[in-house]
Amino acid sequence: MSTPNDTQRMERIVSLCKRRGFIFQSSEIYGGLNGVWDYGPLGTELKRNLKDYWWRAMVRDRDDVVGLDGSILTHRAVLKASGHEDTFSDPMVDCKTCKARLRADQLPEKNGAPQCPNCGGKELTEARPFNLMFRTNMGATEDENSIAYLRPETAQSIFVQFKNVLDTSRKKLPFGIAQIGKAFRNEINPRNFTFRSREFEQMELEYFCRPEQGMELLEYWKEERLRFYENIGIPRDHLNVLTVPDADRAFYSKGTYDIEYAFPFGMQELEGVAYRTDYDLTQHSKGSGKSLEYFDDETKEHFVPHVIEPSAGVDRTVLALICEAFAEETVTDEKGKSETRTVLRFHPRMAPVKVGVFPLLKNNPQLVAKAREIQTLLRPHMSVFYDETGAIGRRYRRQDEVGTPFGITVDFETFGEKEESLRDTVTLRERDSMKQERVQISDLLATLLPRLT
RNA sequence: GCGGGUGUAGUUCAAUGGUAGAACGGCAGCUUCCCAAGCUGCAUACGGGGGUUCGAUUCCCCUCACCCGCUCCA
Repeated sequence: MSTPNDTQRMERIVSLCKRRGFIFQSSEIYGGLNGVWDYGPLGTELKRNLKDYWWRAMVRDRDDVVGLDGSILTHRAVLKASGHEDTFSDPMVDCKTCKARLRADQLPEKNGAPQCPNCGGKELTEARPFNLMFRTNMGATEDENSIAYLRPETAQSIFVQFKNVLDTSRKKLPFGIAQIGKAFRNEINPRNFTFRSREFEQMELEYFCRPEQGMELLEYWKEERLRFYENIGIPRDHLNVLTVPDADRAFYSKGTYDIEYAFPFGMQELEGVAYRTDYDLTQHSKGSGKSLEYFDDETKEHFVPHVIEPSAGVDRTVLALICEAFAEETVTDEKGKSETRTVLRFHPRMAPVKVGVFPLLKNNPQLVAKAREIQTLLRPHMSVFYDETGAIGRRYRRQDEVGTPFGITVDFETFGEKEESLRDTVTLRERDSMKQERVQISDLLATLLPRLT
């Protein structure tokens, strides 16, 4: 549950996101579009850093995982076979008495009239189909035969392309196929900023294995994924691993963990790690009439592989990164004046900008030229932001608010004006401690790079 | 989808049935300026539509969006 303080904290985070260009409401100048969001310049960098790191950790650094980038437009038969079309086409009614939303096809009847199982009320709204999938039509005609869907999850194209990947990648079990991409669900009630959106991005791995390896690999991936979150700056004690009880689990799943994060609006799921058995491949095998079996050369067995699915929400994790990083602290200066410093304490690996470069004064050509030189030096290796506007303290604070871990300032010492020993050095200022050190320009790269990973 | 709340510069707020002020932020300039300093100047807002009215940001209706609670969540 949210307390008023949590609500206020969330409000401040939302307004910071807008003020500094992380996240905007979609189509804002037209009044907004419900449950849809756009990422601004810094949000885009943050999101990209997250996806890049996931891809590196899950695909490039491993021998046993390959990538896929499937289409968003999806063949109707795929979602028929997966069960999505039927599950999401239920006609729903609302009880006018107790406001419950109910499946129209499962209402108990009394004297031939349907009634609400909760309160016995007989005043029900008209049944409306409630399909959480976005449907569209392909080609010139709009009829039953032209129906296609925007995918409700990225996973299905991995299952559908399983055989092609197997045939072309020369992988043996156990191995995985990973994908990052957009998915769409027409949520009844988008809520909590970007947390539940109608258009969102997923990072999914389908890790295929022999049936007897399933439970062990489920545990392995749960731990692996927890480690990932720690590596991007979300500490273990802000996460909760929910063991999804049998009753809440899909019938085909032999075990599911939800990895949850303590958002200001409550403990909410970032990722599900599910052991889905052979359900998906079997369904598509039945649906398509094509065998999706694996042949094990050593044991000479044919079988449908089982699958472990760690499925993470990109936007949810971005939001968790922002919530985790957000801090308002009271700073007192030498004169005893206190003020609030807003700072995003991003893990340097995730920070949208790694270093700010500042000339102490912008009206001194020498300072400006040297600062530009340093920007050019660092730019091939990290995202650098150059700023010469306003007092130096203001520029530091601006970067604090967007989570830039380091600031570099060129001052008159850099030219050895007061002390010859300081020639060709600059101030390196660290975001969290606000501590400053004097660093040789030639040592900057070697000093910074290890501190960014 | 139901119930409640909120919509005024980028942000946080103010005022008003006679078309809006501030603070902070932004931009430009001055200042040898290391933690949102100071001074000068500039720009920027009544979510959208309709109605009542001589006149609506203000009153009414509709709508859109966001927030809270319920509901939903493969």
